[in-house]
Amino acid sequence: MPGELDRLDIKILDRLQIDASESSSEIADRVGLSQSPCWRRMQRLKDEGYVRHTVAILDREKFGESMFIFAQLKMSRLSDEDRDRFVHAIEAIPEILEAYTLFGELDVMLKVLAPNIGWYQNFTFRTLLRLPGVEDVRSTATLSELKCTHRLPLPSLPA
Amino acid sequence: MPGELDRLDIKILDRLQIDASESSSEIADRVGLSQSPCWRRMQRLKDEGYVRHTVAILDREKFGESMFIFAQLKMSRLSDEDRDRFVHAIEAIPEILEAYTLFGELDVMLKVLAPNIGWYQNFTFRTLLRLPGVEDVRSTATLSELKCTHRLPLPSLPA
DNA sequence: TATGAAAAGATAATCCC
DNA sequence: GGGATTATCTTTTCATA
Repeated sequence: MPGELDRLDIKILDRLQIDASESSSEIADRVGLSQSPCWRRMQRLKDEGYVRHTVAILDREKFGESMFIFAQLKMSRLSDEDRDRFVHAIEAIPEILEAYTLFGELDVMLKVLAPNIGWYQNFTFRTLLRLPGVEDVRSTATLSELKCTHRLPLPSLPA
Repeated sequence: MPGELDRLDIKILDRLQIDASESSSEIADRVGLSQSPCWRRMQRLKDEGYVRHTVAILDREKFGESMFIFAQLKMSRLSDEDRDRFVHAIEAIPEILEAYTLFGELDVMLKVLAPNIGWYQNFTFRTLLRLPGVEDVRSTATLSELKCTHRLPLPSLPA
């Protein structure tokens, strides 16, 4: 609901998703406000949930080799209870960074961070295929990262 | 290279990727240090590039309906120059949040944030298929998000 | 070399206009 | 929303082990 946001709010949010370590006065300068109203807006935007959290993005290459692998899962029909078990299991596996339900033939897409292909092979057989309801796994391994941002395209409000 | 990191560094990095808005004294408490050595470690970890940046993660549901779509591209053989043009084009499109080169039959995986399917259909024909070298696009639309984190699994160092 | 205490500086948070 | 003030946190310095 961007109906409650004006252009200054949008600018502030965009600054925050580019660099959340800037001070409220720096952001105030950039968006054309003075420190206290800018700080009040930042506070309100956090309180109202526009900002989910503030995190450090680490350089994964610093921790040795690793690769993202996209895994598409074919699922059997699940009871609500099994579906919950499945979601909780995914939550508990730190190498699964993202999970989405899908349109179409396959049912779930996972983004997995694997140290190497050997690790992933074990992971497929010993973890993924043992999750509740998982019938089949189709995997796509990545070679290199061309782009990776967390900056959402924000609405550019009219006058 | 985690060889230069001890367990305290790892704990600090993990706290930062969970919540980078905590003060150095809060983090110091959590990892069992006093404020200034903890601050110095945080500083060093940033200087040495373990922290790429600090960002606010926004709640995309607050900005109206949107969906992630994974697009797999089949590319023609590209000259180095065309490859650069392709990468720069991707950089400049804000709705493309991530891009990876792939093993296997298809060549590139994109993660696209689309307001709706209609927008994505236009985007496919008017943008993706006109990028340098793109011959074919195979798309997988997501229905809902089961998990989304940016927390990397960090090595748990032995004694 | 690393730590902790403490001072100096910057920023966040509140008040009043 | 802006300006000024106070509270809090960051950053530097210094003494210590």
